[in-house]
Amino acid sequence: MDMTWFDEMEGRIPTGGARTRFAPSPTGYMHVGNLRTALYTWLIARSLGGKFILRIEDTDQGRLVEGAVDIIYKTLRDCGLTWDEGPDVGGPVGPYIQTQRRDLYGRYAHLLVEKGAAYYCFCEKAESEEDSGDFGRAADPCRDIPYAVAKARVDAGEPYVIRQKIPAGQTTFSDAIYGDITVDNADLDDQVLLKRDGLPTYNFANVIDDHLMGITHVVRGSEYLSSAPKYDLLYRAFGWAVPTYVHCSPVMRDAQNKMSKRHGDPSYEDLLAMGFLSQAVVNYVALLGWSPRGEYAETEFFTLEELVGVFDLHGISKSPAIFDLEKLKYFNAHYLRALAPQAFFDLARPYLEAAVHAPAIDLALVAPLVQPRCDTLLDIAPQVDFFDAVPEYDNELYCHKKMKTDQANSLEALGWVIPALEALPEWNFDAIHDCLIALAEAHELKNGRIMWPVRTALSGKAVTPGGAVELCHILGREETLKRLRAGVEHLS
RNA sequence: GGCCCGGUGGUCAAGCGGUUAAGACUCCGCCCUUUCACGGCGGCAACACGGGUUCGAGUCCCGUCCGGGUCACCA
Repeated sequence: MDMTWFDEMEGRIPTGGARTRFAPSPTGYMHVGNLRTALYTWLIARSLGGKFILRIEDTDQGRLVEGAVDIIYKTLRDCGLTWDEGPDVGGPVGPYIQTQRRDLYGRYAHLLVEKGAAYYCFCEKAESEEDSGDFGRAADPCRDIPYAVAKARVDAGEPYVIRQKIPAGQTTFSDAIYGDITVDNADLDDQVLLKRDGLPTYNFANVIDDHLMGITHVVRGSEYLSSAPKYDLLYRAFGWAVPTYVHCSPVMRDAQNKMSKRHGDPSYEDLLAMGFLSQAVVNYVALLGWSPRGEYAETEFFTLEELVGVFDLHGISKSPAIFDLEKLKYFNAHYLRALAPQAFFDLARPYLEAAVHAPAIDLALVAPLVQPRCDTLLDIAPQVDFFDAVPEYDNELYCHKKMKTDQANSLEALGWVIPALEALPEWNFDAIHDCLIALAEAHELKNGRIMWPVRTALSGKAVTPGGAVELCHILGREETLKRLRAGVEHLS
């Protein structure tokens, strides 16, 4: 075999700093678990001053989904997970799409056969589940076909797959999270490396690509923990340096099931549609399975940049974590509140416009009222529905024990308020506020005795964003007086 | 079933042989207050179980139980 290609490939491998890769399969949406893996992978690279590479693993042609790669780009960009090399930006070790690297895998697979660490297998592809055609545990008869004989059959055009030849003995590999793990090689099977169609299996393509791309930290889900020893054997058979493995436990929907689209669990895109902010999702997800050590052990709010500074892969947890929407809401509420008023207004505007149609309402005045009262952007609409029209309500609403209000004294209070507000020279927050407070003082009453009936008549709701003064101000004098009079009517 | 991994409040989690076993979410109470929310204060609530090792064990060892992963020409 002409080996100049090998030297050429090996010669291109980057050396130096840390290099990590996120290698999703383009299936159409981003799982929360995937996003977390991407985040940790990115964080390892950035915290070490290294490179983050994006590679698309599309060897399963049957599962390709149109537009899926764009969703990956968008999600990563949204979250701030910038990549240094990838299909769109290129890089020194491309191409970054597996199907475009097809012949590479074949060459390495054949090389492995020559090295005696793999063999050609001519067994029929099994049709049924039971007869998988997979002998495993070194029982495949093809394993012992002399190389020259097998090679002749291959050259003659006979269909084949290439299988890894697991040696006898034990294999110990090391994982940054789980430590050293030793397995008996008898428990490992001669997995297929190159499929009948010439494409590599995931396990093989991964090893080849990670090596050729100079990946130093292989970050992936813990479901690959059991195939890690086979990876190790592959690296060793090629004589390559073994990367640092970082296996991450899964994100669960409950104690026994992973989060999954199939169970109706939200993907990243779904969370955005549910009114969550990507910074909140990133912050929450970062802490779902990882925690900072030392002086930051009690800190929970981190920007991406701050995470880069404190991230340490040793803080990654071994056990699975259950995704808790309530806690995500807490983070989201925090980020929503932390927004500058204008920034919040920009975000909230579409939701406000969809809920409030009365042209006289200044949404810029409504926004700051709902800002501290939202867990998600979807919480806006139900709070502001009364601006368009007062809903049906019961006079019981006027009765509030703590405010010491009942229907009779509410009617009385509204009777005082209406002329006072009619006479107000200026219609602004302070003027309205002082006017109503003065009214309470004049009658030697608690503020609530005046405020509660007013707010009730204006909104018809027990709970509103903002109190009586805010509502008067936003509704405007005309609408305020109209609703107040309607309240009097309602109570009479 | 074999092999591998895991197991601290309902949830996320500190803890690395000696702590009154942190903190956060949720829930409850109180304060603030023109409702609610925000904010502040306080409270409920945990080392799966059994054996060792040790002066001393959530922390180390063994077993049990429970949970997960994996055993594809999917990734």
